[in-house]
Amino acid sequence: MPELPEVETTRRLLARRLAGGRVAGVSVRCGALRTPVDAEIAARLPGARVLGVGRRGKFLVIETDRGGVISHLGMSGRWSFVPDGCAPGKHDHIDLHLDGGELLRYHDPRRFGAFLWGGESPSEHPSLARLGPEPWGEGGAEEIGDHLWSAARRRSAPLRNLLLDGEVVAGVGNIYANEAAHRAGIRPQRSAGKISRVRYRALAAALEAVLAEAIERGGTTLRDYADPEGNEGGFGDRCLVYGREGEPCRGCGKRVERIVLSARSAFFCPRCQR
DNA sequence: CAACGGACCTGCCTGC
DNA sequence: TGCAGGCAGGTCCGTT
Repeated sequence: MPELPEVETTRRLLARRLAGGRVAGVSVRCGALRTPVDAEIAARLPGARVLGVGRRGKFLVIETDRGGVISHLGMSGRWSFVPDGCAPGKHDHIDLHLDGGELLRYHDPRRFGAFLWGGESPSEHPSLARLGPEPWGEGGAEEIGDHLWSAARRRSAPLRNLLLDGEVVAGVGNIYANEAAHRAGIRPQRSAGKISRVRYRALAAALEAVLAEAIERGGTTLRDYADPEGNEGGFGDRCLVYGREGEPCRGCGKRVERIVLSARSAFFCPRCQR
């Protein structure tokens, strides 16, 4: 489900409502996420004051005066603010009891998410330490474009796969990888190592633009994503290729095609993308 | 190294 | 109506 824009939308709401408050308690009803919920969390988090909420790629980092907690939403994870006493439903695995008497509840049907203790320096946690740069840097699209181009040397895998590799660039998932390739006029199946530096710069600019627009609209809801206040993302109808197999390209009218790369769908317009 | 398939889970949609 | 099969926003591991 959630890629960078959905995670960033979640981060902003969590930051707004958690910062400065305390976590009074933690209830873990089902700790069997993709990696088991860290026991350290229930031991250390109660009583902690929240300093802020950060994000690295698709990972959220709740920073407290006792250390950081890392949350990943996997494919179907979601945090929601609910009133205290609200009965947990199916797949409501974790509750954080907030000092204002509210609950922050984690729901995740597929249980591909993660909830990990990040300690004093969460950025050194194994799940964050090896992540590539965020898709935009201080040097702008040119710098990220050059970085992608360097990372692509001697790589024959499809461009779409390069973009999904979190060690190359953090936070890009299947929707936005496909959308960025479309905007840049590059086919997702093109061998990453055979694309010019100039085209990588255009791709990086497209990536930055599509992510910024998606964040502005609160992300994309394909089926079940919602932010912590229950709002769905509004970017879905801005997608130009993702999920649009057989529908006309909004640029040229040619039918959008779907292919499978490494067992995951990729979408492109055969006329606009080469 | 890089690339690929499979594993981890549940739910929803389609077609028979 | 039921059931099988395919598909889904993401990582991580083992094998070639």
